[in-house]
Amino acid sequence: MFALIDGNNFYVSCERVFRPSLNGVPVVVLSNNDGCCVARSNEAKDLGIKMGQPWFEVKHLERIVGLVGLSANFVLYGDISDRMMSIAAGLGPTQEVYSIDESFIGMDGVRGDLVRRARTVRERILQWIGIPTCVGMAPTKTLAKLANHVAKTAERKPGSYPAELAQVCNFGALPAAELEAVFKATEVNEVWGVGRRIGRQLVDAGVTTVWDLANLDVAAVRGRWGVVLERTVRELRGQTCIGLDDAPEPKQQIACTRSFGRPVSALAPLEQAVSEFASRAAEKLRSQRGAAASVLVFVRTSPFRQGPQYSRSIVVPLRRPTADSRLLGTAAIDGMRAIWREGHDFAKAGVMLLDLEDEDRCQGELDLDVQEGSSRDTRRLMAAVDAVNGRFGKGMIHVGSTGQSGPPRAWGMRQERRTPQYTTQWSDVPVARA
DNA sequence: TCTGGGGTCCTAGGACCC
DNA sequence: TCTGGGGTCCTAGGACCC
Repeated sequence: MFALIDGNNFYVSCERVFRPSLNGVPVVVLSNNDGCCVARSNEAKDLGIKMGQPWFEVKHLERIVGLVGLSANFVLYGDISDRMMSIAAGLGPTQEVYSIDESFIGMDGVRGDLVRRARTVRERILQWIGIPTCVGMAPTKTLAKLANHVAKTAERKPGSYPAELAQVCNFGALPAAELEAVFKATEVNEVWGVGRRIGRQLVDAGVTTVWDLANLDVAAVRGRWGVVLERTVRELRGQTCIGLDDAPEPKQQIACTRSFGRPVSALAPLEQAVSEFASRAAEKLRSQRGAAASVLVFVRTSPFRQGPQYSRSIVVPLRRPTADSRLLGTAAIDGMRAIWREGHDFAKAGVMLLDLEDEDRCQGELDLDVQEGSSRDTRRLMAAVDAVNGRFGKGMIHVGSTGQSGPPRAWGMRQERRTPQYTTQWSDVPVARA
């Protein structure tokens, strides 16, 4: 048995904790550069605003209906997420934190009334943190996701599903006839693992509801769509194919990519950008005690603009695996010099660290390298950088690879919102509900 | 004018080997 | 003249997720 608990309209709910005046108002939280809507309040959803919709397309609603667009504050959301997850863990013996706003809970061995238990946990999260949540429970993860969808939709759109399924929905306690009715009332593209493309193909084949999908022949599904969708179908029938991942492996690749606030064509600001991207990626790398053996750099024009498009990437191999910001930054700059071309308006660039290894496995080699300084000194320097940035905010200092480091504004990107005071004052004392 | 960022998994096809 | 077939590894690209 699995539970899926997630925060409703999570980023918007986080903002409302500190600005209660936003309750009842249509609110969206915007991505980097205030580009797209990445979270919407119920009121904003009711206005027809889509996930990922460009802000310029809906900005006029500010004047007309009082829509509020907020720049994202990911440091804040991360802190609130941590607290929410630790309370959610009380639901059952094992937990997989699946994303910033949702976690699966393994419910095996939990006795008693599961719905009551889930209601208690979500009440606690609402009272202590101020975040409204929904819980779905079922014998497989795919079904738990679906139950969670039902719990949210029953609350947001009364009449769509039986009212008693709102907020907490346990498929395991539902009679077969009711479960069938729910499956038949739910569109196939709501299923976890059915995206835009496969959803369209399914509908074209006459498979429009969850009920239709669950009753397809598994061999036929495998033949036409592959093993991934086959697993989904089996999970919809209650057969566990996807287990709980409560001890995730270290990441296999680490990326830092950004769109620019305005087009950039010159080489120098692009070098500076990828140098900082490499530095940020290296921080993440060190936090999982890893080392990268190669660096991928890419740059591209905007696919939304007319005119000649240019998009290139290059993989720069390193002499040996490292987590040193300076070496990774130098490699990123080398890569950018190799792929940059004169005369283009670039819209985005990025750095990805690839072929990651465990730090300890390359330690011996590093120690032999006198040219690049001892690995102990390097590690102390990097630890100091990480400590300062942890204390005063991400990107506060950054080890240069070009000797001409400057503020990120030089390449036209709006600064991310930071709340260092908030993170340092944030203790284990529960916050009163706003 | 203005269009996010960071991941995972699977598959097909080419290179290479025996 | 006539030139196999199977296995493995790697990579690029597609699809999905939030």
